[in-house]
Amino acid sequence: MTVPEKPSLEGLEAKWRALWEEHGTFRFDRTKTRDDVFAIDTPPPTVSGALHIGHCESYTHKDLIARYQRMRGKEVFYPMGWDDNGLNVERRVQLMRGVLCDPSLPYDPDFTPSDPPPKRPIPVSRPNFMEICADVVEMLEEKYHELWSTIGLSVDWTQSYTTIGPKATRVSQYGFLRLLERGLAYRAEGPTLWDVDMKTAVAQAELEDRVIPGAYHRLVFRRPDGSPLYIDTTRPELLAACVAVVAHPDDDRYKPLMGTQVTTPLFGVSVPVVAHELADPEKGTGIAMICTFGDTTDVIWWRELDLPVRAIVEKDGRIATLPPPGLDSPEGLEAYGELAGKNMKQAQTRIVELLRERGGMEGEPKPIEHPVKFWENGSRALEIVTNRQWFITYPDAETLLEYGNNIHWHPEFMGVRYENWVNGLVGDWNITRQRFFGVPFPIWYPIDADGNVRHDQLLTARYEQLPIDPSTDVPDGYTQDQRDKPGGFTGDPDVMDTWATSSLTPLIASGWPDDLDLHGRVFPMDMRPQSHDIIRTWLFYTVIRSHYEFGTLPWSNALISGFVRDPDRKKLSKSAGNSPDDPMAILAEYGSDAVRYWAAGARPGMDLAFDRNQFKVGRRLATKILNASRFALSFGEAEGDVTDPLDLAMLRELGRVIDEATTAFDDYDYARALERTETFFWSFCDDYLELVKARAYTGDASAITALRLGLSALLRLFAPVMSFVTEEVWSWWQDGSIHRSTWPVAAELGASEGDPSVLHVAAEVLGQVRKAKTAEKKSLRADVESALVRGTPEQLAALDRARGDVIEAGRIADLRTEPGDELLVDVTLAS
RNA sequence: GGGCGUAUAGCUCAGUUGGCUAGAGCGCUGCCUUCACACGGCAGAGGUCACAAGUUCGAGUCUUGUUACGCCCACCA
Repeated sequence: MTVPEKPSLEGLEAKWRALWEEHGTFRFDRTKTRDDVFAIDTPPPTVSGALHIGHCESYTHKDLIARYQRMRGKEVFYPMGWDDNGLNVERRVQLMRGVLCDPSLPYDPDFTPSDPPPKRPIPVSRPNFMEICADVVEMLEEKYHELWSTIGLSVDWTQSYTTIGPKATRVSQYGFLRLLERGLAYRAEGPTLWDVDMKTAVAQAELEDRVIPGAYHRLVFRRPDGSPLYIDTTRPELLAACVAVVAHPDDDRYKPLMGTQVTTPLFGVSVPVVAHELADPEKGTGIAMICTFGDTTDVIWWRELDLPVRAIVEKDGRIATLPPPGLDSPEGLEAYGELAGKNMKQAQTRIVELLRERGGMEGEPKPIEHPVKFWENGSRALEIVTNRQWFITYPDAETLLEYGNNIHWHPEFMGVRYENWVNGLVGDWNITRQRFFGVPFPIWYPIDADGNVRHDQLLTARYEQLPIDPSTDVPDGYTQDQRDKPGGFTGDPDVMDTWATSSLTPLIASGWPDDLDLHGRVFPMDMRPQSHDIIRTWLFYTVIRSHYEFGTLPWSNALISGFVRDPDRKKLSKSAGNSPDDPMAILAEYGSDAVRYWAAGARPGMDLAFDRNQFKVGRRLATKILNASRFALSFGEAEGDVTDPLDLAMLRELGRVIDEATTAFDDYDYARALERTETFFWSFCDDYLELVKARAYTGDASAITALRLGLSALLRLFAPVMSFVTEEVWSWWQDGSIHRSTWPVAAELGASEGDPSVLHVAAEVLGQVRKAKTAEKKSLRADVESALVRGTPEQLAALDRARGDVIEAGRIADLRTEPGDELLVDVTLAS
């Protein structure tokens, strides 16, 4: 334990990460009980690409709280997860390895992806695809781990979990079966939002609107009397799927038509005219065609008006080969034949030609811009197809809103997002994905003697069997050779939505249901940190799952981070082409503490600008901590209490800072805690150290003890943010890790009687003396012949108590005072 | 269309129940070197607190409206 001659920031990250790991500094002590634990439901980052500086920011926020709570005496349960299942990984693997999954292919044990990947992806079997995914994921996770330890996340790495591994699969399947048992999960056929490129269903939470160009086409329907009825549509290609036309019940123009039948152009199909509130008299001609299904409004009309289905869109996004029921005229069939098999774009082009030729369209298409639903990661507008899907029932809105009210949101206004979402819910939660790299449903179906799959008869796995894969495992009472045979069975082909698994992170991490001992020590958890864009998914779904399993909130606090933005206020992202350097390069250049410092400047929920300047400032602070500490410790130790008024003043002031920082941290306001600490620290260096050093050089016990008391508290105040440099300094003169030391309290400084004005006045006088020297272009070490201080009696009294230190620090030969209204110093420099 | 948030020096941001002669850091300008730190120290210049009304003895701070930007939600014919 020695203070180095030339302290340096170089290499601190590598040194301390290794030592923390070696000493198990952040290892969770599972003998602790719930009351002594602070449990964090860490967001498992999606393992599908490269981490950027925005991740560093938000994960640092979580770590600030973790380190603070640990120093407050809590045993912090801080696991790390990897979200490595789902579509994002599949797409990533497709790009990186040039393969795509074709479940119809047999497993090829000798297949290895070519490097570099081929331009056109090679189809591989599902087991091959899974292997490659697992491989890529492992590689990416190692890179993530490297970054997280470099930035100093105080995670207990022995508690890591994934969302695709056997443990997560078991918990997901177990949770699913428990819901199924209680009727809270169910299977239903119905209209499903469908991405035609990825060929999978998507949930409401994954939608986004994009405004794209379209055009109104004015179609000519025929009224019963043969006169034209004009209907505007942006999707003429769905005309064959038209099951009715709809107008507002109060719309006088169309009231006479209600209940009658009109005829579609081109196909000559007779459809009813119906009334519904959602029909907007202002839009188009005020009457709309209802197709199964063009958009979500169609779904509402279809459901509420009890209309038939005339589906024509296939899952590959093409017009079905066979015409829908009800389309049977020879001309209609002929026209339909022109469209069958075409994609939407081709079909639209063709049908417009046909309509034109046959007088089914009035005028030219009128270009417009309109919002259309996309899957958030998709490139083509969603279609709606009918399909069999698994759903989880939502609890009623009142229950959900009450949970939302009971979460402590940081910042508070983020709770509104949750409310908005709950109030806008439609239908139930579709958890089915027609994909491969995910958690399979633990379900098989019997096949009857005629070869029909009996979807109405579930064969469920037993809890003890989990995890299972129905495509390789066999249900009780059957043998492998009965798979996909009449009289045999078949596995459910789909996998769960990734959210169906990640909504269980507090349970996966806590060991449920196999390690109920651990679970009881950490659940419900204390903090869910995450960004605001996934309140409607991750946060919301986690609340639901916890409600169904335990009837409680999964955690009490939600810490919401903002985004990192580039200087133009754009969201930082690789795809936008404005992503700055690789975070590892930034960490190497400025040091981890500097990046942590920058991150800590963003209050919860606020966006943060990517600003190299702040990295520099953080780096400077780290250096200053190093040097000031070295200086403060250079006077050695001394026997004796703090008695000097200036020292007491400094400690008293520091005590106030401790109180403020503690209050702020308790409220998750790490930014304020840092700001107060930092402000005090600079004045500690610039004023107090300057004032006290002469006395300290003489071995004055009060000065030396105060310096060490102050430094100890300051280092601990900085420790959550400046984790590496404070640990380094701590190791010079203290035992154990600073991160396992006790958060400071004002009382430990023993300066409750101190008078801060002594320090303030002394600093102000010293400041004015410096100013005079600067004005004269003299060195700050220049001698002062005389200084005359004017001030109020209180100020002069305060100055008197620090007189010796002021004289030494200012090199003042003759310090005199006289009464005045405000503090003013006349300085005469020695010639 | 509904909602939330933000708007303070060139830049990044503080400003907690209304008292501010509006602050910090960076940047800029000038000065001081190496006795903790030049990855340093001291100082200086720099602001109609987005705009407009209102409440008040007093408004950056409260109310209302407007504008700009960001985000969330929305039934998109």
